[in-house]
Amino acid sequence: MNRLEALLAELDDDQKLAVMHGEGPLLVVAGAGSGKTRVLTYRIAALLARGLAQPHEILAVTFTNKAAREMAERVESLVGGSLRGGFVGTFHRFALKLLRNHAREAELPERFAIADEDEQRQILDRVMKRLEIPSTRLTPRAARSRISAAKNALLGPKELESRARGDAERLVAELYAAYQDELRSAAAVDFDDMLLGAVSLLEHHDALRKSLVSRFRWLLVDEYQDTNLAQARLVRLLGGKTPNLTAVGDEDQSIYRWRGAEVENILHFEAAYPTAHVVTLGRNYRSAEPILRAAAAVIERNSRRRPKKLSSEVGSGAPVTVYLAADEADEARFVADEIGRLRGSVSPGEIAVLFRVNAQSRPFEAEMVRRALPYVVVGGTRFWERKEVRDALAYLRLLVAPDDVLAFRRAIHVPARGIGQVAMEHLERAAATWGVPVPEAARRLPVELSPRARLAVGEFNTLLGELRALAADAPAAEVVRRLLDRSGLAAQYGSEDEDDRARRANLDQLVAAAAEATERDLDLSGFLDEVALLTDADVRREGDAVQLSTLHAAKGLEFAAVFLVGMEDGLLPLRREGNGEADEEEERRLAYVGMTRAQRRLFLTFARVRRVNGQLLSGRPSPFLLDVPRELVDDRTAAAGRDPFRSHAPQPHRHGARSPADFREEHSGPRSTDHGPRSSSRHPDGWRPGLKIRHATFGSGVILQVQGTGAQTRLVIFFDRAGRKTLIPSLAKLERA
DNA sequence: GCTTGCGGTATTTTT
DNA sequence: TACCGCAAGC
Repeated sequence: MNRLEALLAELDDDQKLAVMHGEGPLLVVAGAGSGKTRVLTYRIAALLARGLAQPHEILAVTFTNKAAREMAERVESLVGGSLRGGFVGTFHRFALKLLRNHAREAELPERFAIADEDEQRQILDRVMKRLEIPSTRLTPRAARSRISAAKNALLGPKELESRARGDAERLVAELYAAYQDELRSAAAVDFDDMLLGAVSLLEHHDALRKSLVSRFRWLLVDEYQDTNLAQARLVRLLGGKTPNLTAVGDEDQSIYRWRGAEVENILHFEAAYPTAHVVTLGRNYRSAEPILRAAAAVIERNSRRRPKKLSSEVGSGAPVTVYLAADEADEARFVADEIGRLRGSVSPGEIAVLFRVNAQSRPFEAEMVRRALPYVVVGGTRFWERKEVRDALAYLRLLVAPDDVLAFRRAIHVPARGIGQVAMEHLERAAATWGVPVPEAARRLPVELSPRARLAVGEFNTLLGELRALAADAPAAEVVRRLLDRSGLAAQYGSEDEDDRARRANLDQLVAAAAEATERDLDLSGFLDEVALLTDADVRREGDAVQLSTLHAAKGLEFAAVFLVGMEDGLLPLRREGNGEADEEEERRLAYVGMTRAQRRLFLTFARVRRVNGQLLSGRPSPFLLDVPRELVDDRTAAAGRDPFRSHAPQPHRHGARSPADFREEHSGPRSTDHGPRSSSRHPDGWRPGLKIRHATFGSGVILQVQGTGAQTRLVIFFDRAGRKTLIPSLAKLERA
């Protein structure tokens, strides 16, 4: 019993209750920072230690690959080995595995492809053109998300149609049906289909379901508040009659409603599983008292939640700092000032600047660059969605599945090989006539093709054949390398400009990823499946740098100091047309998630005036900000003669308001710029005044002055667009122009 | 088939 | 304001 005792010794009473729960459904309501991952992993370890479960009986699902990996690692180190035969992974990975293993029962083609968001839109585009639906009525983008919402809610095209009210909804239903046909004929499934497919597979194949139910006796689901109907149904099916289901979550942190998440899944857990035990983890091990109380004051106003109380185990701490900025630039300056002040005691990696929308990151980036503070922007353009990467992946997909139509349509055009619209139409028509997939039609070289197109298509076929032969026995990385070389994909990006270099680096990274997959015994198709389910979140996380991130991307993380910026009415409760009350609750949860990321310091800022999409918005403070009890607040604005709690009653028009420039003047005291030693010409790294350079944010400029050497090097640069800046070349990505 | 310029459009984004 | 996608020209 030793091992078990050791495990329990590290848990508080509530955590122990959850970990030691035996059979039957269990809901763990895990408030922010209450040790939810710990409970999940220790519970698995305890089940094994107590002999209640065998490793292969464990099925643990999460939403992100990252969370899954973390869970797997922690369990491994607890039990001293991997869960052989068990499954720890994402919902989608589990579903995909199921569908691949049972493609026939699921009525899917043997090597079905996975259509990503981009391909979904392309399909919709085709469908809409064919049905002659003007994009003024509905954009492919909007259609995609409507269809996705339907799928998340387990509705097929027919169900959607029967529920449709009004022409607009009927149109979506019609498109849905056509989209589904098109997907089917392209032998592809989309992300949502994976879940739907898994659900319908289990619903229609009793024997299979029973075998899974008896095999995976122990189910554990993380972030249950984010499950959609399809996921909840899948869990229900896998649980069988007497589910040993552990659901862990916190309705206060449900922030993916727009993506189909149903808070009701967790709120009504006991209704769905009447025999469920509920354990509430009420001790917070992350945040200092004032932070927790401030966050509680915000979330308490929500109605769709279980009332609960979190107590801080960290103890007292600094009050929450509030600052009203003149505009977004001033806000960024304030944040950078404070970061500078914190740096004595907190390393950059422990600091986060969190905002509602990605577009808010700009001023912060600019300010960080100016101050030479190391930072990373989380998110942005994602690796796997980059053009060059997706082009290469399209080829790889064709090697594994020669009739992958979506991949074919993409690959045949890159690099350009003289096959245009006319040639493509011939191929599509020939395919339709012969009743074969387009790639097969291409292999047969229809006579309609012009001699030139014929040659080009022929060469494309030869290339694929050659690579396919190679793929049969060479490791994935080797295949990728040869592909990049032979296809001319790599050669497209031969120049030395910043763009091409970045693209080449991305392609190198793809080769590296393939090599790494081979090490894990994945073949090419396994690699592709993995890549299809991978996101940027899985590659990131490097260096000791301040994180600039959206609130969504910050979920699950914690930082010593958090700046929650842009707390304005309309921005943090983000409002746009058609945003109802229900969304206000979600926005509140978002603010709550942001606040509870903080361990020791929390800063809330908002800007009096803000430029959004080129338009000047006058900001009123977020109602969430006003919910924070004043006794918890250290108001820095008051020191500057303004009071965010008083002087900003709603002002529909800015009549009589001072101009942004006034605020700026009032706020920007003398700012020292050039510190650091000066050095004369000839710099070891080759920097010299007069040299023309390029910067990702500031554009092109010329070096005025070079200061210091090595890590201390600072360059004073005059940018054409952005004016004079002082930069550290090792941090700011500079390119000689 | 590739480049250039214009206009429309703008959240969040675990897979 | 900034980007992206599309349509017209080379």
